[in-house]
Amino acid sequence: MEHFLIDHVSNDHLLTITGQTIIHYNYNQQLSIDTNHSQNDRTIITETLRGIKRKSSTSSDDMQQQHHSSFHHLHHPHTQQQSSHPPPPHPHHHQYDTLPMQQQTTTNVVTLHPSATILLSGPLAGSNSSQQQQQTQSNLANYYVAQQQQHYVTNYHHTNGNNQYSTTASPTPPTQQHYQANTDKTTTAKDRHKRVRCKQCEPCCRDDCSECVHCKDMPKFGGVGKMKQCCLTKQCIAPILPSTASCQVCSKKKGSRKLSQLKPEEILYECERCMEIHHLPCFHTAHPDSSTSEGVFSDDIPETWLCPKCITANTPEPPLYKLRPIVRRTLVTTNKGKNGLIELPYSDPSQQQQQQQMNVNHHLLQQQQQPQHHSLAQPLPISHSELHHLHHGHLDLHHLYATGGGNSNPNVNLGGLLPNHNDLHCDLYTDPYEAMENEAKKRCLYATMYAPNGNGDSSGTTGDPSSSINGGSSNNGLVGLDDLSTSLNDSDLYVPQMFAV
DNA sequence: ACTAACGTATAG
DNA sequence: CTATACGTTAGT
Repeated sequence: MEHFLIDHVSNDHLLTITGQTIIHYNYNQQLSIDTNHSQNDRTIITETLRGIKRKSSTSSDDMQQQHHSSFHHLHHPHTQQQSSHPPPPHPHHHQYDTLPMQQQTTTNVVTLHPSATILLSGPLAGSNSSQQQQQTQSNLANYYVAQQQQHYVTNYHHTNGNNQYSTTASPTPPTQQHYQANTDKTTTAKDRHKRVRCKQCEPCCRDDCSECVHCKDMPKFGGVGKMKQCCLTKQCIAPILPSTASCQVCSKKKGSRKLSQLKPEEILYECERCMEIHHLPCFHTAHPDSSTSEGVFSDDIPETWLCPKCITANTPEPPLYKLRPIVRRTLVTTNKGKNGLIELPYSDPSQQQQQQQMNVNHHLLQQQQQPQHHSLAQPLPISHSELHHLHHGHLDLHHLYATGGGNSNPNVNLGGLLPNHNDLHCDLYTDPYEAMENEAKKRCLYATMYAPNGNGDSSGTTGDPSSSINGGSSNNGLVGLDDLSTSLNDSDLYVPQMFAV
């Protein structure tokens, strides 16, 4: 079947079909859409929207096994060396339980297109909720969570105005007030310049398409240069801290060295919540109390974590757009009147089926699939690594397409603005995902040295063997996000907001 | 000094 | 709500 038609309404009571193209559902809950296209063939879209992981690895573990986390969670690093307990081969592949959130329900809108593209608008800023979606069926390659904010609250984190990256160390743990209090309008863009393009990811390595609105605005393409934005096809998926970023404890700047050239203790981490930037040693020096909790590292976004302070304080999630302005801009600039919904290219389900099988135990295979150098014009299936990023809400223009374009490939277009990139090559490009994964591993290894509470167990949950796929995280000092609950009180519910970007 | 482009303001 | 504009910053 050429197109994946949603012609069956889920019996999920949380899911309400409002007409053929709109679904309202509570994203906090698990969403299941059963669609039968063709005859009895049943293609099931099971979208597990992760809520807060609580205790109890449930029996659904195997089902969740192939899912991914964008975070590492550090856990009881009493074994600083992991030699005796080798880390899991893919520590960021964690399993999750879908947990009903404690908050009030939130309604999202899912737009189902006849072309099998599923559009999701995620929770809005300040919804105080998180979501993580999981894909258990190949069809989900065709969906994407778009998160959109209506309002932008400036100055999410206080800065001292002198050093845009040296935030004033706040003696008090971040709280809701902490964030609201920092939303004064006195500071401007300069206070939020914290990310620059990595220049290594695949989009970064592309050439300007010369056809998108941003390119057309560029003087080199005959434009007047008013917009001053990068090419829509080149949106970085792994923005990094600029060289001028500095640790707010020691004030030392990151410098111009590449991340790979930095020693672990030299790597700066920006907290997703409080936006503070620290070296790990500096953090633990400055926040010995908070150190009783572990940080959670992003596997996907370089130099990003959730600091123990924010975890301990159960700091409310800041709006996503706060964290990744690039994403916000991307959402805005790429959604042609679609209310922030982003369309993914359609992939033939049968093809995906094949691909899915190829991807069984796929992570290893992923390295053979060489997702790089793929063409925009190539239809799905998208690679596993790409799924990984979609899964975590990365705004990869590779997968962002506006409707109605005149692109030669009906499945792939960005309002017809994206050129064919078949001929694009990037010698510099190495699989950023793999690289980031490796980085994440290193970070975790390193961070365990700093996470206090060696055998600690302040969480009182270490006892949980967490027998899960993480491979005995209790032994290697690392814990998957699914194990996060084991180190948090129920009141410390936490779910990392997906990074878009 | 120059280009690129981030983050935000604001016009439409 | 979206698209555009632009001050400002980052990198060269």
